[in-house]
Amino acid sequence: MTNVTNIRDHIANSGLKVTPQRIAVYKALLDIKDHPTAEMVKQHISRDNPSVSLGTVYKTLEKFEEKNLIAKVRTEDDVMRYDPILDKHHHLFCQKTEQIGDYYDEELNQLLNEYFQTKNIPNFKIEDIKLHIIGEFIDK
Amino acid sequence: MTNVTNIRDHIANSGLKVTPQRIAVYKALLDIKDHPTAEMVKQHISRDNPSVSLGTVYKTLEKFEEKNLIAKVRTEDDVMRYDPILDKHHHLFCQKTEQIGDYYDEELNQLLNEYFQTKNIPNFKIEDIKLHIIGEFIDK
DNA sequence: TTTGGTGCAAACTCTTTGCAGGGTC
DNA sequence: GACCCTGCAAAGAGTTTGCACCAAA
Repeated sequence: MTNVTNIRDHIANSGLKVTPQRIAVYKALLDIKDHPTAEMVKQHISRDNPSVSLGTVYKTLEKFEEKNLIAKVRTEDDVMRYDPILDKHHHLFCQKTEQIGDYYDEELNQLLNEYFQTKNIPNFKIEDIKLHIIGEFIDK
Repeated sequence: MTNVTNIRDHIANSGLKVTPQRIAVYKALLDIKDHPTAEMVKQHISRDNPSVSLGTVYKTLEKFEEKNLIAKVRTEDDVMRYDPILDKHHHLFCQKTEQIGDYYDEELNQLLNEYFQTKNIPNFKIEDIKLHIIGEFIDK
């Protein structure tokens, strides 16, 4: 899915026009992996596309989210970060490096589902549960 | 703990000077309950203390967090919200009203602890786990 | 009296918007 | 050719900062 043809299709299928900027932004999200900020996307892109403006990056990310190609990730500090992965997953937040990792765990999801099927929260209808797992990455 | 004498002590014990503004801010957090924004705190306060500036509210909240009297809560949109409750708890996010509720569940905490004692995440040391429970409040 | 807090306004950061020109389908 | 997208710069929201004055300990 990292190859350009697939990205083109991916964007086109969502009903958006395919432009070099959009391909570059999407590719950057996949390349960087660490849930980049808009600024990081612009930096990454600017090697090959120096003229892409930050405004366009924002607009593009906005459009992508609107079309469900990507998701926003809110962090403890004040910048929005973006995630090209839409499968249900949780996030690992490193307190030291600001790095954000993905955490997939179907067993855990199921455990939580079961838990909240019996124990239910008064006056609240659950749509989704996201774990914020806070700690730090260790070089093993 | 909502009475002023206790608030005075609470602030004083943290090493901060006790001022009318600080008492008002702390009281506002307890009164409003719904994890208010700085702006909401100012609104709430301004009934009795019309001259308190928004800047001071921010500085006060900042100091409080620094001294661990309150915690910041980050939401899906772009404003910081503040929480005077420091006991371990999770948050209920209402998609419709932006309301944020508290969710205490010691059984759940224990379940998660046990789960992550056996299943461990490669290269990551867990410090804390916060659930973001997303959905909506229902008038029963 | 000393130290730290307040109020105000200006500055800052991140993000959004308006608009004229240009590219995609 | 119609429509949508881009780049730029200006505006906007939320938050922080600098500084002179003032209040708490």
